[in-house]
Formats: sequence, structure tokens, C-alpha cells
Amino acid sequence: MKTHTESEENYIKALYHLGGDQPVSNGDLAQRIGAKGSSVTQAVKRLGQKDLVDVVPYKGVQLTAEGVRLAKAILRKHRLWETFLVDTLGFGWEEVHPLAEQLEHIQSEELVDRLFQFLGSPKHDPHGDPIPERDGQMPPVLGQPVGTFVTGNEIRIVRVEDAGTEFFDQLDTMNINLGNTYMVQATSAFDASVQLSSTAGSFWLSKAMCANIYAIRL
Amino acid sequence: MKTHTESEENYIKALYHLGGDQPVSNGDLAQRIGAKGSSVTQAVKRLGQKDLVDVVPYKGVQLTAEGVRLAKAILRKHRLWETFLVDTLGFGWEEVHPLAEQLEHIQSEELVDRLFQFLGSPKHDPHGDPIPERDGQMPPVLGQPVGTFVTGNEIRIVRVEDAGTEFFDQLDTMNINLGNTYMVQATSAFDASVQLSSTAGSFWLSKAMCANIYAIRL
DNA sequence: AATATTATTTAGCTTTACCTAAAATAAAAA
DNA sequence: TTTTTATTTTAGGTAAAGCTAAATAATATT
Repeated sequence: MKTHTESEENYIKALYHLGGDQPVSNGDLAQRIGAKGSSVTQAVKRLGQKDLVDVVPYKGVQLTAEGVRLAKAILRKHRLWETFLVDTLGFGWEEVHPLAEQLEHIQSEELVDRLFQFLGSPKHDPHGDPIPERDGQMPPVLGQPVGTFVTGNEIRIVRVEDAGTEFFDQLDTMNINLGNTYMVQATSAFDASVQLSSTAGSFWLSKAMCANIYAIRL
Repeated sequence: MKTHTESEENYIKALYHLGGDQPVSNGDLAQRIGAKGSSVTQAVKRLGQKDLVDVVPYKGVQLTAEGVRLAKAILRKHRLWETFLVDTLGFGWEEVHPLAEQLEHIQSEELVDRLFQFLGSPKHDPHGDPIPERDGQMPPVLGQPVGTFVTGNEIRIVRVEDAGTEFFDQLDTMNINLGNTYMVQATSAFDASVQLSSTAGSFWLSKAMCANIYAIRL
């Protein structure tokens, strides 16, 4: 089990995010990483020499099995740290991403295992995203967009997309949290917004909000 | 509040460890960092340009006020993370140092503050070393070497030196922990060892052990 | 005080990881 | 199919952080 630089890990992570085990274009990767294409060309060449990716010049880059394994290990750390930051230290979900981005590079199997256990072997992080298992297995991705339910459905919020600070702020001000349950009161044929109600009252959710909030039917 | 590289922070930390705010020689610093003298010369030049140290060629390097401030901030993080690893995650004290060495570089005031609070505003880490306050103040360095007490003294272990894995292993096998109380039963004029007793029985501590274990008189 | 030894710095080289500008290739349009 | 456009790679440059080997300064020794 070699050790990798932070930059390398960031490329692996980006590759996994963009394509899983499928090929990704230089441009997309550059955009995601926030570097110029030429830097990416070099970087993936280095990764190729370590057998973390397969590179076909001018065509695309693709994670190897080992690359996917590593990507999942990093994602596992990222999501466990996010869980720690929110559940244990009381951070808001909008704040934790950049922090977890640092913490995910800490090298220690033992630390990850102990953290996992301390947090109660969680299967999902504070946003409802699945935390990869130790062996790389992925727990189920929960829920469907709120916009897909129909009037009369009782639903529970189980996941939110990471759609930026403003989105999280909106969730906060509307007091929407994972675990909340609502009744679908109405859906608008005009603007695809949805009216939800709970004991606390009822409110309308815009199409954009609905698309980033996932729920299950009770 | 600028941001520094990990390497820079390691130099600052080493400088503080070796000399506090006093000058340190290139050689000592090189040894501590584990790099060659020539690399150190370069590195401290960079630090000098950032006003973290004052460099007098051929004479020595010295932390500036800002350098000391930074060193203490890093030490604070290091010791808080060690406390977290031991108290919260259940690591043994011999394992935590290399881990804390990684974690101490995580950048986030907020995280440090929340960690501090979560841990119950500790003044000392699991080895009994003082954790610098937020403002740089240092809690007292506790205790005196066990070898300095005399027969009849009742003592409590409050600190242990970080004297390497073997030392910690020895502490473990002898079941010696911070907070333990003993009676000084005898001291040897021959080899400077000390006999301690508790309800569990009595045992002899070698001179070397005594020098690295600190206690207060009850 | 002159010389030998040790410590430090300079000079020049390597790798990682970024950059810009120019050349090459692939994809799309005429 | 040729040309235009967009993408990707190459070439060459910079900064951090390490290295070795040679030069220089500071200490020690005779």
C-alpha cells in the first residue's frame, strides 16, 4: 500500500466523481480540479505510471481497478469526517465540505476504522450520501427527487445534493433537515413547484429545490 | 492570517522545540527535521522572507514573535488532536504522535475551537504536556521527575516524557498511567532506582524510567 | 598564529505541480 | 473531402523542497 501525494489523491477523487470507472476527458478533469489542461496531461501521466489510471492520449483517462479502490477509500474518509464534524462537533452541513477535503488525506487505516466505530458504523453521511464500506462496497443511494412524488404521498427527506452554500442556506432558513417527514399537499403544473405540509404548517418548494432534495415514500 | 506549507510548519515546530524563541544552529535543525544542512539553509531563507524567523548566516536561526505565535498554534493543534485520539477514539499514547503530526496541519480555527470544547477545554494532553491556550498562554508544566522524591512521599503521576516507543511499552507493561498514585517506599543509593508501592503491590523503577516520569507530591 | 577540523553556505541537479504559448490532433462544419 | 474549430499535448518556465559536491566561514588544535 503505497502512499500518494495530496494532489494525486485529488485527481483520483475527481476522476471517480466525474466518471466512476469510465473514461473522463482532459477538459472535464481540468475544470473539476481547477487547473489548466496542460497540467492535467502531466498529472495523469504520473498517475498512469503508478497504474492508478489508464491513459489514451487525446481520448481520455480512466481509473484502473486499483484507482477505483483508492477513490472509494478517500471518499470513505471524506464522508466519515463529514459525519464526525456534523454529528460530533456540531458543524453545519454547509461548512464541512472544505474541512473534510483536508481531513480525507490523513493516512491511517486504524484512524478510519476507529472513527467509523466511534460514529456508530454509519452507512450515510450528514447529506445522506452513502459511505463506502471498508471493502469498497457501496450502501444504497437513498431516495428520489421530491418533484417525483404526487399529491397525497407521505415522504421523509433522506438526502440532499451538494448544490452549494446558497442551497444549504435555503434549507436552513426553511428548516428542512434529513429525517423530516411531510405530506405532499399539491404540485404545480405551471412551475413544477411542490407544496409540502407538516404539523408545523405548509410551504411551497421551488422546482430547483425539489430537484436537489431526495425523499422516500413512507 | 496567511497559509503555510506543511514543510514550513514543520520547520517552525522544530525551531520552537529546539530553542523556543532562542537561536538554533543549522545542524541541530537539520537533524531534527531529518534533512541535509543545505536544504535547511534554503528553507530558513524562505521562512525569513515571510518574517517567521530571523536568520544570521553562519550563526543561527531564531523564531520571530509571529513565528512563536504560529509554533504555539501548531502545538495546540497537535496536543488537542492527541487528546482526541486517546480520549475519544481510544488509541494508546504510543501510537498517537505520528497521527497528530498529520492532523496538526489541518487549517481551521473553527475546528480547533470546536475540538477544544468537545474535549472539555483540556489544559494538558494525554502525556501531561500543557496545551497552549488560544491566545498563546501556556498552562503550567506539571510535576518533577520521580527520582527527586524521597522515601515516604505520596505522589501522583502527572506527566511522561515522549521518550520513544520502548519507553511507552515499558509503561504499559508496568501498568503505569497518568493519575496513578504511589508511595515512595525506598530509593537506592547504588543505582538511583526507586521503589514505589500502591494497593496493587510494589515495584522498582530504574533511574532511566524515573527520569522520564513526572509526579506531584500529594 | 598557523593549520586542521567542523559547520554552513553556494552552486547545480531532481521531482512535483503548477503555468503560458505554440504545435498537433480530433471533431464538426462547409 | 477539405476546412475550421475545439481539444489536447509538447515545449519551456517557475517555485517549493529535497539532494550531492565544492567552497567558505567558524572553531579547535598544535
